[in-house]
Amino acid sequence: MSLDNKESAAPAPSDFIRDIVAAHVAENKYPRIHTRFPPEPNGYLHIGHAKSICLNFGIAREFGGICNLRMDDTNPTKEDIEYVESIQADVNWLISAWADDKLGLKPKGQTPKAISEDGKRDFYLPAVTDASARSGLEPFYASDYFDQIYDYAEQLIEKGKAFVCDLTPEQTDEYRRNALESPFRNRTPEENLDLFQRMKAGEFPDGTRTLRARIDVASPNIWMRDPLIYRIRHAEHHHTGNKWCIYPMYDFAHCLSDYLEGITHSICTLEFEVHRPLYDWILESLELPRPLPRQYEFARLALGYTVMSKRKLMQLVNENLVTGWDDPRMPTISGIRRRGVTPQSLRNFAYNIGITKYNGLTDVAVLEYAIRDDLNKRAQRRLAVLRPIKVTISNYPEGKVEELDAVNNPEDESAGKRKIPFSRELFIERDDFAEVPPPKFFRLKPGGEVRLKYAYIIKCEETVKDADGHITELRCTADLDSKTGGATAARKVKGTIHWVSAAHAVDAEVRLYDRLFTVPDPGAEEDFKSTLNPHSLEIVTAKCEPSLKDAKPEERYQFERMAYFALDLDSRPGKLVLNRTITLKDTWAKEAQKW
RNA sequence: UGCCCGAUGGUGUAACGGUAGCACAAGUGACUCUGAAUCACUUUGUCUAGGUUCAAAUCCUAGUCGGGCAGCCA
Repeated sequence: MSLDNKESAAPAPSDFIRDIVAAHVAENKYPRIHTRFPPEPNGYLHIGHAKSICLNFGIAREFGGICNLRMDDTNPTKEDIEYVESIQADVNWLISAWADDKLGLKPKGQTPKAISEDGKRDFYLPAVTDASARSGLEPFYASDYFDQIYDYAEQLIEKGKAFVCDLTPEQTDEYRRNALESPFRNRTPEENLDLFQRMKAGEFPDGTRTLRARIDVASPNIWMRDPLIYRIRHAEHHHTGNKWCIYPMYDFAHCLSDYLEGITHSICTLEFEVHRPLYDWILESLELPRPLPRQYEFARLALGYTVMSKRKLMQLVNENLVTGWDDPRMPTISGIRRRGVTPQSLRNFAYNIGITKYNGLTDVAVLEYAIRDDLNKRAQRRLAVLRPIKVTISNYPEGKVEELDAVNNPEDESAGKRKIPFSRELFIERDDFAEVPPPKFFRLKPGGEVRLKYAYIIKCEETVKDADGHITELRCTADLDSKTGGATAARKVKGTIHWVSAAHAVDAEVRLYDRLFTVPDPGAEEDFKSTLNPHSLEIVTAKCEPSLKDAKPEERYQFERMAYFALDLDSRPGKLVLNRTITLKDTWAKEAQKW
């Protein structure tokens, strides 16, 4: 219950975009603030998208607005329904219980309605935010506006602001580079209209003609040099099927999609900055009656020890370097989710890194901190031994079993207690014993004492070795009065370690994930794949306390002194599979490295 | 090369002409039946050079460095 307090109690974030929005609210510039999150369904969403989602939905949340989810699907050759579905799932997961009431959708199948103001032709598609009617709703699709966008293109032609160009792709490129006017630039509106309609009718093959905006071929900004706004693509579209063989370019479709949905603040990343004059030119040239959306740009997220480009992520998937888009090592939202990270910690992370126009490289430690901070408050504590070594308590009766009390979450008293069985034969962590202990080693060593969490203080009397000299077992004695609550329980022993009763332990496949790459900026490498971390996944069979048999998918666990874990979707009754979300901070590892 | 954008501790950010602050990281200590968490303390910064001003991280000029764009991708 208190988990969300931090989020709601935190001061509202402040950044240059929110400052602008706040000013617009103060001057009543718009009836309502309306943002949008417009992914292209050509890949899975990653943590960089999460930053954008948190920004756009955050603004809607803070300023009483709406944020539309829109598929920016104007290129049928790269997009797929699989991505549409994953995007919806990821967005819903990330905003759940936070901004799901701000999510703008539309009734299934609905397209913009023609409206008329002052006799001007206009279209509008309002958003619905009713979460209870979610089943009858769907995201917005730019492809749902193809009719309207086509109409706008004809209007541009009629105004003499667009023309059909017959130049080849290579010629177009050359003309634009050299600031030359297309020889087809001065065709009449009638001829352009005729040719454009015949493009639509499918009379011409791919690449033979385009529709171009008629702006200024000498502009210093390449995107104003008569940019293409429609191209021919005889291809089936995942949402519109075979209805179209011409498709609008991003620049033409995006600003108009924003307009049709009544978007007020169109927030995108820095690389679109140079497109903004074109965004404005299109909307202004059409002389649209309603308030125009404006574009604002911020720096995309770059995160240490990972790659973020869809192309590179796609490569990892296609070349089987990971198990899929949702591999827990991937920076995708689905991978992060599978790893066990909560949406809350992702949101906290997004809040912590801020919004600027500076292209930096964010330290993964910031993400890791957000994850630990959230899981520390949330996770049920459990005892589990990842790399077991056997311990026999020689002065503890054979066959005796005690049920000891264990605290479920010291950060949250309401999480209660549970019982864990103790017996003569146990497992402890191999790393918790050292035959030749380094300095400041507070754990078990020959002749040394250590506290077993919730149980007794034990002393190592003898090590048992196999023929190769490897330690196979530790013979210990327990101070039988030192049990929690006992006569000598208050004795100060420097170390406390976790353990599991051998006879009661349940096995679990535990997947120990580490960062995918070995360098802070793999994307800057000649070959990013050469920097993959060969130890990014280690699988062990852990010995777990019996209560873990009932582990639940939605629950988070901390194996005390080790790490946070979550059930993997491969887990089945009788076959536990757990993912290590993130290790606990390990100060000892740093100390031990000095030796 | 042209155009656009940016630059504050190790990293990410705040300060909107008036005491350079926060978070992470790092370090020291306290506490500890998790070497976690928590608590206290500490180290480290305004790209450079001019100018405006009583006063500049902030405004102006030039430079340096970094990023982006120059797909019939988005």
